[in-house]
Amino acid sequence: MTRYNPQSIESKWQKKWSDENYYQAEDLSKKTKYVVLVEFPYPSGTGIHLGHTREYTLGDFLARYKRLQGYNVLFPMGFDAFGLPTENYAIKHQISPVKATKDNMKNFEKQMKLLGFSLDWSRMINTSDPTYYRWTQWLFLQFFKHDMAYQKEVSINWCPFCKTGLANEEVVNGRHERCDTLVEKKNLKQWMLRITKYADQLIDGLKQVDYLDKIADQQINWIGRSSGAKIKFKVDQSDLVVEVFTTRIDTIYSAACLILAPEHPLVKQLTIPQNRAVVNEYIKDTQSKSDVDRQVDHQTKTGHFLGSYAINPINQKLIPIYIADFVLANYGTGAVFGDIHDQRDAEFLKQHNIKASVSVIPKDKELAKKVIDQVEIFGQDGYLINSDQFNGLSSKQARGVILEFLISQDLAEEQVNYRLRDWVFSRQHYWGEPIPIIHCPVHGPVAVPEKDLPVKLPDVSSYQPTDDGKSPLSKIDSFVQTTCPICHQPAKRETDTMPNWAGSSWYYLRYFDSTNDKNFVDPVKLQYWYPVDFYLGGMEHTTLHLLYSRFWANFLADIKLLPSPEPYLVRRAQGIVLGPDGSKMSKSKGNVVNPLDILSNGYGADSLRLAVGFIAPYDLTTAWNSEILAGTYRFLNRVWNLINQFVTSKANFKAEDISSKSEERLKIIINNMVSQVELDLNKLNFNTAIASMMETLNSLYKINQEEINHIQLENWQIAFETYLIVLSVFAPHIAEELWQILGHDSSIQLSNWPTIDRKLLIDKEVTLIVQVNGKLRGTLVIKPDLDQAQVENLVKQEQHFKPYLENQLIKKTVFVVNKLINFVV
RNA sequence: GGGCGAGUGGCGGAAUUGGUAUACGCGAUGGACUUAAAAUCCAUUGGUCUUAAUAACCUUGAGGGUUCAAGUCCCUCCUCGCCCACCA
Repeated sequence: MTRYNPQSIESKWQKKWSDENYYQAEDLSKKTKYVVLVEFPYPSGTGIHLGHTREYTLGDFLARYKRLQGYNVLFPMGFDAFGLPTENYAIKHQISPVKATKDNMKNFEKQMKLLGFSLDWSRMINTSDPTYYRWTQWLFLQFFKHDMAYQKEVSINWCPFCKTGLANEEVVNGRHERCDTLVEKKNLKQWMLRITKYADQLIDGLKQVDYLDKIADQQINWIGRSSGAKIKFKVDQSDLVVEVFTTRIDTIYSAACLILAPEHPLVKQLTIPQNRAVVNEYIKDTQSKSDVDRQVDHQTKTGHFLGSYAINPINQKLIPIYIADFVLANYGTGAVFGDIHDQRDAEFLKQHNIKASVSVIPKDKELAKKVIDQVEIFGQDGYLINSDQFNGLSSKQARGVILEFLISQDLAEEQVNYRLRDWVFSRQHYWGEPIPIIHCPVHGPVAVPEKDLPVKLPDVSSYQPTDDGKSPLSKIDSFVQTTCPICHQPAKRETDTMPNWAGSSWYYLRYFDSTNDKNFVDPVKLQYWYPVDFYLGGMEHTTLHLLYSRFWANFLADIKLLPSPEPYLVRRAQGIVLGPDGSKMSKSKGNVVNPLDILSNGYGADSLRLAVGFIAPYDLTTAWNSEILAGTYRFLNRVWNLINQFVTSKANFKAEDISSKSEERLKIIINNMVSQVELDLNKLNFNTAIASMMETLNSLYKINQEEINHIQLENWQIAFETYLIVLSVFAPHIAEELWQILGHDSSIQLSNWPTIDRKLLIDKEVTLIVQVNGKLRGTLVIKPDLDQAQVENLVKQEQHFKPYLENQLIKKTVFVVNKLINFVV
């Protein structure tokens, strides 16, 4: 008998799968389609890591399972090649990003094949290829033509290390999420996409899809819809009006001042001459601070009195107007009323000695007293006091009534605000899609005509970013100088490029028709494949890529380029694989585990695949543990030995004493396994699916040892075949090899998922739990579906239970069919 | 500060959603095979408890409650993780 040698088996089958295009999905097939999407990687120089391995392995389990079930499965792969990581890698290694991308892509493809992923490589895409980004540019122009892309001078987040502007979503704790550099503010004219126009649809659309709750919640929170009111505060002795957004109009009687953001456009006019110097100083001060500096000290609320007063529209009281940097210019109206019922406002009032009164108190009397005495800040809903005719109303009631009252006098309107901002779509970098716009002195920004797409990235020797906020493309005259498509007069090309999120916002569509040069995707193929049935990715993309690509799909559906607005029917997120020490893998910590090292250590891809599936539930963040790998290897070895032993002893094998009981037992074991694995796979419980395969193997060993002579050869054969088909989802190489060893010429992958015999699932006998006073006193093996009286009789006859029940008064008996009987004595 | 989630053996983790807690794997211990080791196979493995049972009691972060029955439901508290955060 040969030893289990994963290396030779795996390379043999990988070559065959690749040569014979096993995983090429068929366009417009009569079979039902099923699209399994996993996030495509940046083709970084370091190659595939354990995180990719987990994500793609889980996707592969599903793809193989669905294929066996008879679906026409599309499981595609490509490369998200534009963006800073590739550019930084190319700069560091002094090669062109084009070459770096090409080399790295090859390496990735090779590595993914080594792991046995059933990917359709015929549809491979590369977002940095002109034949691809031509359509990214074309899609951008659709945004432009529908007034969804516009230019605006904005104070943007600027990464001084990467020398580029960033979207809000890319700034984490005031730092660039990629390089961890402190982000600065910079005023630049930028291209923006109107994602805010889709804020409501992006929230509402979540109802039509099946996303993990925490993913949907996170998107909803990120969009941050809050309903409230916009209130007009007239300025005393002036025609000016300051508008204020609030969700707590019920606290308006507590308004003790108005507070404007330093950037608020009315600040100048509201500042009286004698305060001008200090106020200007303060504004200058805040502008020089980064967001992080501004947030360093949440306790100290700096600010200045401007000198003017506003009139509270509800009671005509005069209240002073301040500026303070804790008020955000780009949320709501950039102004708030300061009141005692908001933690931050209350701190500001206290620190600037502004007198305030309480207008909402809790029901609890003791707590109410504390609130009135201003010992405690009360920020929740309660009941109104000091509020004229509104006294006694609940906060909720008051919000309706007060708003209506102010609306009737044209002093307020209903308003919904969003935390979401428009998407800053310009980057000042070389390695991205050029924005296909020409600036004409007469016609302004003009779309590049479709026939001139793609606007190709010029070949250059230096693509280092610049400090001045201009793209390196601006230095290349031959690129910049062009003519206006309308008037043919000299004009200049846009030199900003798109963010790395552009290509990935629609990449899944290109898989449906990856080589089309007439259209971004053929409508007929689109109709067949769209939308994606299952999408697996990282939690970290929830408010970036996932939100962006939903936005694109929503827009494209609106202009009839897509059949429906939601691109992904199901979204799940896999957990992160940490280093063996339980912290994030990083080179500096030296705790990086490389999947290819595992392969070359002799374990093989099948063991590794099982290990990443078995180690924990798929969505749990977990530390890598190489002992799991030893276990899954041992398991495969046991499968190998059992089946090989069967095959080699086949010739001399004689079932001497065939017993239908044994044969049925074998059938039941296999049947139960199929049923269990199927249930688990449908719920993505890969770890327990693998566990039940292991459990079944243990049973097979046992029955092989004890009852081998009672079972016919064919029935062993059938049992092993069924076992291998299920195993092929997880460990395809060894399954193929053993399938062949069992005597098959064709691939195991052309098999069908085993059908479950429902009759066999019904137990011939059940183990009943016998409790006395809720305590387990033993079990009883009985025929199924016996009623309470029959079971009671059986229990009373049993010697074992006598001591518990004799001389006891049974007060009550609880009975659950086929499950349990409980005597309360 | 807000939102979401978690806490089960020496370890990774199971538990059909209220019905035998600790499946499966790792590790450990003992045995078989071997000159020996590795590999493999067999057995044991939550605690009181060193041996035995169809024995008893205890055990799912802590405390209380509901129930015939709680890892699972409710209340209070503790700890940890993730996401967001001066968003009015």
